[in-house]
Amino acid sequence: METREKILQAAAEMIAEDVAAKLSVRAVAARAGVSIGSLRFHFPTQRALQDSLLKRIYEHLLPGDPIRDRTLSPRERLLNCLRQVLAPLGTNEDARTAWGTVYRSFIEPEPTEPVRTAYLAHEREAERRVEHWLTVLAEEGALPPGDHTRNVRFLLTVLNGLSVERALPTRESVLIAETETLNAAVDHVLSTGPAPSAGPPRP
Amino acid sequence: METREKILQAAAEMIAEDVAAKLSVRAVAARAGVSIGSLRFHFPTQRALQDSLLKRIYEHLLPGDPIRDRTLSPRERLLNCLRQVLAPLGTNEDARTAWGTVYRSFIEPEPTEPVRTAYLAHEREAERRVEHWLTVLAEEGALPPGDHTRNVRFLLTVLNGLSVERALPTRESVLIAETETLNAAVDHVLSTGPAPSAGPPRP
DNA sequence: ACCTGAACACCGTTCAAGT
DNA sequence: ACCTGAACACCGTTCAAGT
Repeated sequence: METREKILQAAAEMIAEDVAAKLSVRAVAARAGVSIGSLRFHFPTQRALQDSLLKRIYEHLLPGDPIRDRTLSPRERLLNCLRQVLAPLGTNEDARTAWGTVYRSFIEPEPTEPVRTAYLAHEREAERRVEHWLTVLAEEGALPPGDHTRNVRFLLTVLNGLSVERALPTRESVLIAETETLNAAVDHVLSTGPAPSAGPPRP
Repeated sequence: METREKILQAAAEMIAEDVAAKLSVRAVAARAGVSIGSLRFHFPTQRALQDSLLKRIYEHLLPGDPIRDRTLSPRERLLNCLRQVLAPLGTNEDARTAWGTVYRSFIEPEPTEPVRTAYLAHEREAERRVEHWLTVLAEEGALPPGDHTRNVRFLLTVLNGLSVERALPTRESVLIAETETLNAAVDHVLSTGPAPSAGPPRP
């Protein structure tokens, strides 16, 4: 097996065994049976290794990319992409168990370093996905080019809010409220460009 | 000045100078002119130091009941109101236990009728609060009068997203990301109608 | 081109010892 | 009670040297 593959394989195993596994250079290199330097040759930074791994995992469990479907308007496409994030959550029953996993993995335990980095890896991958959508739409001129991080964070927060609301007890029509909120979020993103980030408030 | 105070002051300065400053034990201790051990005595972990700092910053920028304070622009007032919802959640530790309660009360158990009505009571109270703010602002002409339920739902979803993100493991810059997202949400709500009031430019 | 591992400059935390 | 700083066990990255 190729060295690069051995490394990714070893890292994947470690994550499979424990979501919060540390994935340090030395640990992964040892498990893969390669040297530190060799790992660095294939993955110039630890970040690069983690990104490659996460990308592979996510590619595996959700293909298809409605963002480039030119038969739909940009706002419809972005809407569909956001829906595609919420869809696998299912409705109440499934959403409840899904949030159970999230709660026990990342909220209940103390946010120790391994827990934290495990969660941040997921978060980064989610950001990467949303960023991809916005970049594609920006290429088409549907929204101004530049730094989208502000809008990415905004959309992810809305998605977090909607997904937790799926798990909470609902009134009759979640679907309508959800659609309206998604519409509002998409409207906002498509009607505003990237903006310079605000400076920190001073204590 | 007290040692604890010197440390917080030094950390605050470093963040003010550079949002992405590292805040390592040695860097903060050196800047504060205290020893590593002393810093550790007052802040048992680096995490504890960062949380104390964040808490202080939030306390500083939270005034009293803000919706009718005519000295501020409508958008600043709405922003402050939303912050006032998030503030009592506290950072990670408190937010985690708070979400623990929510999870065990309303997500983990089957959504039987008593569970459901108990949750909906909370939800209705939250809606009532947000609706009040929007009504006051509508009276001033800052946004069109009429039915605000769409905007209320939108804002509550954003608040849900932000509050769950407080309970999840965080990056360093929660405060900035949160502020930007709140800004985006408020922008959206206030731009859904005419009557743009001339307030000071936003940061 | 690929691989090695020692070395470097960091990190957060611990702890015996001081006042 | 508060403070000190050396020591410990890590970390990611670099790099001269090998094949």
